[in-house]
Amino acid sequence: MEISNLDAAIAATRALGHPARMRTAAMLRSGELCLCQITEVLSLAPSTVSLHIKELKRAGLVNERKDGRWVYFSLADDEHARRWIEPAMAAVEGDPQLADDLSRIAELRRLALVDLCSLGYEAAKAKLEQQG
Amino acid sequence: MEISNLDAAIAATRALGHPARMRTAAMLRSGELCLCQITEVLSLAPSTVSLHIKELKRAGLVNERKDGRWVYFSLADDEHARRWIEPAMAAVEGDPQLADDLSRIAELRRLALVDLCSLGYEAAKAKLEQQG
DNA sequence: ACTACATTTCGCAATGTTACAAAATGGAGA
DNA sequence: TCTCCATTTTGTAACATTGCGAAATGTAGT
Repeated sequence: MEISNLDAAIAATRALGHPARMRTAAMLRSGELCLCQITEVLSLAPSTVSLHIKELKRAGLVNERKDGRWVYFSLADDEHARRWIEPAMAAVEGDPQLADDLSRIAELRRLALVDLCSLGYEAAKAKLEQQG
Repeated sequence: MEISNLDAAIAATRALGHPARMRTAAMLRSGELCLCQITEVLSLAPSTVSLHIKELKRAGLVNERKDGRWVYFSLADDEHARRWIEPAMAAVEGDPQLADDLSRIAELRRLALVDLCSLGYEAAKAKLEQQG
């Protein structure tokens, strides 16, 4: 089953053509993330975010790395992926929504995944501050 | 009513994320075209093609130039449009479907618009050959 | 084996997209 | 003014996407 250049290009543009997925791609530029981190920033149900990421993977823009219970997603780095991700990221450079997302991600990275995923952001943050 | 970088990027990627619209953009690289020429190549209803082009215009990727009864469409050439069209065209370089479209467009350009639009390709071609 | 839990898949409702035909729009020429 | 006709808009049906909650999957630790 061959995938033509046209089909691959359509898949990539469609994948980026949704705010949740464009924002996800932008977040992943800062490094790999697991589902619950992305879910927290997007404020969507985990099942919904999982489907969005599936679409990004299907388009060849995102890779996954499984580590026990967690799955870490990262931007693909081959020619096809770079061809689409670079102009997209250049185009959204400086967008306030994405800047917010990135600073949110920076906060989230300071929290233990096991707390963030199961307790949610507020509780995980409280726990971190309590423990020093 | 401001349009953010994110919204503009989503509009552009969504616009290119459909075969009819990606093919239209590729055809327009060879120069401006009117609706009936694009319709002939895509084999879709004129009303459908009109909507696809409207989407490309809305995304800022295509301009129009009215000349009497006809409307000529062309690729936009500003920073926003080039940012999306160039990688897209590089990505689909060499795709057989698009190569077919381009050679079809080259044929169509030899026909009088008034014949192609009202009579269709076969009849317009017959008329051209008859007249020399 | 059992429990806990991050992620995925499934079922379903709401919404958006895509296609066509038919009617409306508007410019060109009689 | 009247007709012709390229294009656009409208109405509508089929289909795809997006979202959620609930159930399923699979791994870690007890």
